[in-house]
Amino acid sequence: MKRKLQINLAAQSMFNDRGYSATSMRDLAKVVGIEPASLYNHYSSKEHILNAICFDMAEQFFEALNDLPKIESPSEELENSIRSHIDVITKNIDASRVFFLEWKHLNEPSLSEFKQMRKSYEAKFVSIIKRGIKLNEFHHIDPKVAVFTLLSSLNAIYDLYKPGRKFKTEVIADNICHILLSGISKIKNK
Amino acid sequence: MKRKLQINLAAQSMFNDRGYSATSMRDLAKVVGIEPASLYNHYSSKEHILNAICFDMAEQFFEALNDLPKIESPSEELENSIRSHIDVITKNIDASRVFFLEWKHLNEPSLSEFKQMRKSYEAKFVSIIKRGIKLNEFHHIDPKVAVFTLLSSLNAIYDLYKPGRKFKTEVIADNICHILLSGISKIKNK
DNA sequence: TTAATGCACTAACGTTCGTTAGTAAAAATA
DNA sequence: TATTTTTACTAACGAACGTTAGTGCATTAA
Repeated sequence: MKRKLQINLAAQSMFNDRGYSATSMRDLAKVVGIEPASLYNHYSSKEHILNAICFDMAEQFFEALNDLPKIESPSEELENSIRSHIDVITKNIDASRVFFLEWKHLNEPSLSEFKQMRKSYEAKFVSIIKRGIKLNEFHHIDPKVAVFTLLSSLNAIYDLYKPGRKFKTEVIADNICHILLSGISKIKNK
Repeated sequence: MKRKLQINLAAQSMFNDRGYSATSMRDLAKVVGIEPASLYNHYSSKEHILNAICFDMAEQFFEALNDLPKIESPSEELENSIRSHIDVITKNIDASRVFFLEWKHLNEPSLSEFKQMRKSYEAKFVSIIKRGIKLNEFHHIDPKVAVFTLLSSLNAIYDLYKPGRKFKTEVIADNICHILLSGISKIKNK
């Protein structure tokens, strides 16, 4: 089972660097240190590797969110959710990038299943924001726009965290939380 | 010259939908309605098409930023810059996606040149934020983290704007500006 | 009107792709 | 110890890839 993990990790890194389509099974095999045909003893196809990476990450995002304590204040609940999300990303920096960008190379029926999972994950955030607006804790923004803004901005983590690793995880998390929750400017906007 | 534009536009859409590597010259030719070999009467290679798309977009982003009036208040300058950026994206929804995601398939020396341009574009935002912090208009956030958060969140526009086209450009722009500048929460965070 | 250019075509090249078949050695199981 | 399973290998398959060569027609320039 060590080989399978090895292949998975190498694929994470390579799918992320070059993209799924630009990564060949021959390249992957070379990095792992085996012959291309040997990969098929562990995964039945290239797409199954992508499948494993994407759905593993989906599971992790969901679990992290579900493990959070129930909290009344939407503000705090949102912060917890954002931090949980950031936590999963920073602990799976390559895989989460694949999850975000390469999922479109999945085939049916996995593709539909994946889209469905993403949708319900986003829905959890949307409902927090809706509640926050109702309770007058949040500004009157469009919940969907807010969630998309929020989730995509978290992709920034990759650029900040991976290349030079100049930033500490907590610093990034604190800053992003602050920007999204309190904004950049102190001055009343609009 | 009409054919060349036609090819360029089809490539924008296809590179965006399937990714650069997963788009074949044969597929592209089929969409344009000509034979694969005929593409080479207009572009000397597949990569030259990607080149054209990426550098055209870079130019547009730069021009839009440079055309902005000089303004003292960093808050206003930042808002103008964000809106200019959003404007360029919404007017080139496919191309800007290619610009953001597929540039890594460029080869040297274009790749280095491209990275350099992105860097100096980001630097413009960083300097606005630094100035805002110095003038006490902005919170004490890390300028680089702020810029990356900001720019990546603008990718959200694609997901919101393209698929169903349910949102109006201005609504999206207003909401994103608001979130980034004033934050989501009204309650003091941290 | 003639020459030059632009743009499409057919045909094919060498390469790389994901994957399979068949085999042998090593590891796990009985 | 005997047997089954796992995992690696070599070799090769057909398909798809980016691209080139060579040709002819249509438009433009002289």
